Amino acid sequence: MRDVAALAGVSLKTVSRVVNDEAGVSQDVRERVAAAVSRLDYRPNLAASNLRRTGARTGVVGALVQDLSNSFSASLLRSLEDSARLRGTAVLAASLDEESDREVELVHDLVTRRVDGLVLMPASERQDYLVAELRTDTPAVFVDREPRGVDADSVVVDNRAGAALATEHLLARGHRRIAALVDMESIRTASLRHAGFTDAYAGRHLPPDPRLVVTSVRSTDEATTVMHSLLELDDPPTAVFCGRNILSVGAVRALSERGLQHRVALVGFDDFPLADLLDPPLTVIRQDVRRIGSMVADLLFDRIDGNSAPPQHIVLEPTLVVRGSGEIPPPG
Amino acid sequence: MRDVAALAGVSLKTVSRVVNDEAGVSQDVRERVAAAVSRLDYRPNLAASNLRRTGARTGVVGALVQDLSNSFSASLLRSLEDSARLRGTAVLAASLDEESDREVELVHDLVTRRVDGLVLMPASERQDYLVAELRTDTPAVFVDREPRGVDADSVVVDNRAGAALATEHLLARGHRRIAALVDMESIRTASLRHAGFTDAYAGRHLPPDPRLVVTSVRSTDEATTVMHSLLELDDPPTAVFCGRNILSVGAVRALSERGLQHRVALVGFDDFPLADLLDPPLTVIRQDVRRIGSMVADLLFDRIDGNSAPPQHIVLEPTLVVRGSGEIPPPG
DNA sequence: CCGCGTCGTGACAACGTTGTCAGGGACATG
DNA sequence: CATGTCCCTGACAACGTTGTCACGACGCGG
Repeated sequence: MRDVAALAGVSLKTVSRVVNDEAGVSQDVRERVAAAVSRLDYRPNLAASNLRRTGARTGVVGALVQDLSNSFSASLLRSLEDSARLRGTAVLAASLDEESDREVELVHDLVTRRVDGLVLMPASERQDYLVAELRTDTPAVFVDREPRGVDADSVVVDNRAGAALATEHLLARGHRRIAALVDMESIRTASLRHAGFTDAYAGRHLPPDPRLVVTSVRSTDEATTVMHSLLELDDPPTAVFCGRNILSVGAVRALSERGLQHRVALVGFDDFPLADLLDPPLTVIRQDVRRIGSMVADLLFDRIDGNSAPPQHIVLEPTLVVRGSGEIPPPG
Repeated sequence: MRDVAALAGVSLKTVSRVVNDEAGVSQDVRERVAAAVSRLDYRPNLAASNLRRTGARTGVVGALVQDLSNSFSASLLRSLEDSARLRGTAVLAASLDEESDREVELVHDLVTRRVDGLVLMPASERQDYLVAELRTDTPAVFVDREPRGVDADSVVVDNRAGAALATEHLLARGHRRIAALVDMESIRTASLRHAGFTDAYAGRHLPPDPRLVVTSVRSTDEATTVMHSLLELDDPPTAVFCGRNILSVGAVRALSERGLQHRVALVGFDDFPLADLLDPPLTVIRQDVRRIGSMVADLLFDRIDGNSAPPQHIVLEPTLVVRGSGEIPPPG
């Protein structure tokens, strides 16, 4: 900047004025400075500018998701990115892999980096630690999972109702032996989906078979293994509800390996690319990811703009997408 | 920091020393400062610190990819993130959607933000503009597509050889009427894959049917449409080569809609999740995305650490993954 | 008891900006 | 011609941090 000022024969402050498009600079000075700027390829130092300006913004928001390479997280991030771009904001993204230590660490890091806001798909069970972090008044919006131990905006789907919808869909077709594969109970979405499964049985005054309900299924491969062992029972399930997209994939794989994909019904929670091209096409509970992303962005930027109303907790209803796998009738 | 110094009864500089773990501070002063830091919940201002330090790093790298929600870009980003995390670096990610204007704009933005390095999957045909940007000596590493008009490290797969491999696989099984669906010729990877397709025919001294070669296929939906029209020809293709994962999906959809998925052979470029669960499972050319990501990271951080050797251009060989769709014989 | 090196500490300037305020010139008014 | 007003411009301090250097206390050998 000093060089630009020297070249244009003006003071530092005048360069600053031109660069920031402030009023009160004569036309010819403005042009001289602009010429010097482009000749020297000058770039303002954002860090210094933020330092000086009072309450300036860094133009960066942080997004902590479950796993960047998972289609749900990736789509969410993409949707967030689009909204952020419109506001001249960039997105720092990181994966948590359900590790709450990493969450605490990364949140701390992002707050220290002075991000303007935080989008959080928490891995931890409680986020009490956030109270201290957010004293720096960095707004945070939760997505996919509601906050606990701290109050903040959130956008989630009604996981319990969605799981119940899926299960009822199978019950209505006459299935009585329905297996359920869900992730660790400590993950809020997983336990809610488990609860929804139970709700649907309760709604018909029927008891689920506890041996068919497997929790703590963490990966696609585990889902495959679990599904194989369920199918080897003397009295195997005639249908299966999968609590997460990667588990549906694992279950489908096990069914295919046994040639049972047209015999055992399956409804999965979360849609994913190509679910409609599987054989049979997969019936799923779908969340509108792009809508979730844009609502999250709206809430977040509203906070960044200073809105300090009480936190909002938005709950979206997921929908059942009927494609074939969930409509396979029970044998006999 | 001033408050911390006051509370601990020391000078600013001493607080700085403790925070940065510098030598030359007595044990009890160190403890007093540490106590004050945690009591006041003090966070060093990274921006100010970077401003003062000579040649300091922001601990952020930028990654510009094609589309964050595309599984290839997402996996690449994830792999990059893992490497970056080990180096205490965060990743700013953005999607280009093949728009070169956006690329120029975002690169400028990232350089202005003083990122430590840049990972670029370029949308533009030439990157001459980078020469000016990189005068600020921000290192850049190209991925998936080699640089043109500027010299920089790159990691790509041998697109031409991969496409030839796919095509030859079909030719070897007796197919003579092979369709090819590729993206815009202006995208380097697309034109190379197209060239590979031609190479394979040339290798057998056979001419491809130009009516079966469709370029500028941009989306899954377009691929579906194109595939349908090809199948309606009097002399339809008996096999198809798809130049990109999303095009394979579109082609599979068209084949499924016509019940031809077991009659027409298909080999796609780029693997994707669930390709093995389709009916029939998809034969593809696979790039090792995680390996690419980690090589890119290694090159980039090496540059950030000051290596100024001539740029390296790493070319990885893709592999053919045989799963079924590519082994369907021609009729008769 | 003196000189010297070592160790812990602090004062000060500087990083690249911008907010504040004051100065000087042009012009209009009385 | 004195005075007031407006417009443009620049000097200076400050944002939060760290590199440099200097200072005083201490211990040691002569």
